[in-house]
Amino acid sequence: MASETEENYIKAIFKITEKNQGAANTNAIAAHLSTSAASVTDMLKRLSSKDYFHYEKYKGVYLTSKGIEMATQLIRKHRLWEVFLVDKLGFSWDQVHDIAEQLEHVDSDELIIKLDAYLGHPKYDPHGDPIPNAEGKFTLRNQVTLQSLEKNEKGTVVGVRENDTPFLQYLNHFNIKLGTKMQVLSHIDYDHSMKVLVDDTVELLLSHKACSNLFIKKTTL
Amino acid sequence: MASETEENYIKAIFKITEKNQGAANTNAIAAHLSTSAASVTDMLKRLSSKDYFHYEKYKGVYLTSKGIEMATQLIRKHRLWEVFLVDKLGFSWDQVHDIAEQLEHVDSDELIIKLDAYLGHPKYDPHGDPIPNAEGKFTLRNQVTLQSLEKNEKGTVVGVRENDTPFLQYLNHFNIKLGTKMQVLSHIDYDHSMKVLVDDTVELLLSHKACSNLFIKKTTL
DNA sequence: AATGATTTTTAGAGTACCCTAAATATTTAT
DNA sequence: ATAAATATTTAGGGTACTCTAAAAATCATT
Ligand SMILES: [Mn+2]
Ligand SMILES: [Mn+2]
Ligand SMILES: [Mn+2]
Ligand SMILES: [Mn+2]
Repeated sequence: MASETEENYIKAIFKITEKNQGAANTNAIAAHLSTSAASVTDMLKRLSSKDYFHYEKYKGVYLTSKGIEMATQLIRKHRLWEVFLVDKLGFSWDQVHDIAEQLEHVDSDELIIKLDAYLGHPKYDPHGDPIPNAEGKFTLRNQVTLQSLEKNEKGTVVGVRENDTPFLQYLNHFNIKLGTKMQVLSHIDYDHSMKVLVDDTVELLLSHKACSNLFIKKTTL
Repeated sequence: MASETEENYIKAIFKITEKNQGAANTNAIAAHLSTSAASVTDMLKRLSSKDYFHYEKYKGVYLTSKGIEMATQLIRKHRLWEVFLVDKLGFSWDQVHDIAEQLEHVDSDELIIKLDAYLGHPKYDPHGDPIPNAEGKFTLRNQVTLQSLEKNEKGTVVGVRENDTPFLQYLNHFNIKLGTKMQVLSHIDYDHSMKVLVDDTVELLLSHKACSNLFIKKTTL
């Protein structure tokens, strides 16, 4: 069985390669895990016998299918636990990540099977991220950033790009959550901020940063 | 924060001193944690600066109030998770211990507060063991072993002394669980086994070993 | 009180993971 | 193409936890 540390390395490599399209390099892994580059090199060398990834000196690392399988199952567990924490225990979406980081390492196949059933086989987590099924398949969705919508276009919030606490709390403050309706009133050229109509009632001015991090499913009329 | 290993040591010391009335000795701790006596001595020496327990060479170890507090909270977490696994996820009582051993180390006060509320503030776990409340108080109960009942006395199963899988599965096999009604039909002198009437319907012959490990709340007529 | 059995500690060493500082390889800018 | 900047690896070492074998202390028996 893989140690918690090993699991965190594999997951980090998966997330970095997913975002970067290409091998995960040492510094990126170090940053992701808040550790030193030297520790990463050390770990990659020790782990490379275990067939989770291909590692070539100075060229970074990418996962084998065994590594992808492991990362996917960890993400599945992480997101299922987040659903549990929000839907059943009543946490808000900005409070669950760190707890799920711990829960995802609990080792029991039966536990995840039963948890998944108990939650009703959810397809998305509280941040709108897809939950891979037991076979590792993600349910993808048509989504675009709020920023990319044209004037007068409408849609519904279905996810957030980054789920860091400050951003989620910023959204809480404006009462924006998954399912919130959005209509673009105007783009402000000066700073790329946007005027939007929220839930058909409230007019808001949202920054470029916020609009680029909000995922919307367009309403097609 | 205490490491998972440290937590397991403190919990082991608590359980041993609770059972033995007196200091926990090295071999007992080693047996409880499936490790070597040498490792235990080493660990006790390293940990003794942290004020969880008093350690005197060759004389064993006993917890300080800080150590007792920590052990109690771990037991609280363990037992609450067991209730969750049985009541919500549908595990049977012989399947939950190992999973709860992992879950008890997840670190979040808010999580336990919310889990406890979600479960309805249970007082007992699936094995009939009392769950300490947030202040560490156990709800004790009048209970005796089935073995100690006299002929014709009646009662209800409220707990098991040891909750090892084989014993629990043995009880499953006879359909004996918490709440099962028991009436003593006779004590067999030869091997101290007992004839009992289960749930007013089934007659069973139970071994001395089983009867000494079943806790009963007597029905007072 | 002495002897033997048992328990505990010490000695010495190994693995997993982490660090800083220095060396080296790679990339970028001139 | 060379120099400078950046990324990565190596060198050397540290902590937490583990082990076996041997030494020492305690306990039990006579
Ligand atoms: Mn998360
Ligand atoms: Mn999430
Ligand atoms: Mn248990
Ligand atoms: Mn229990």
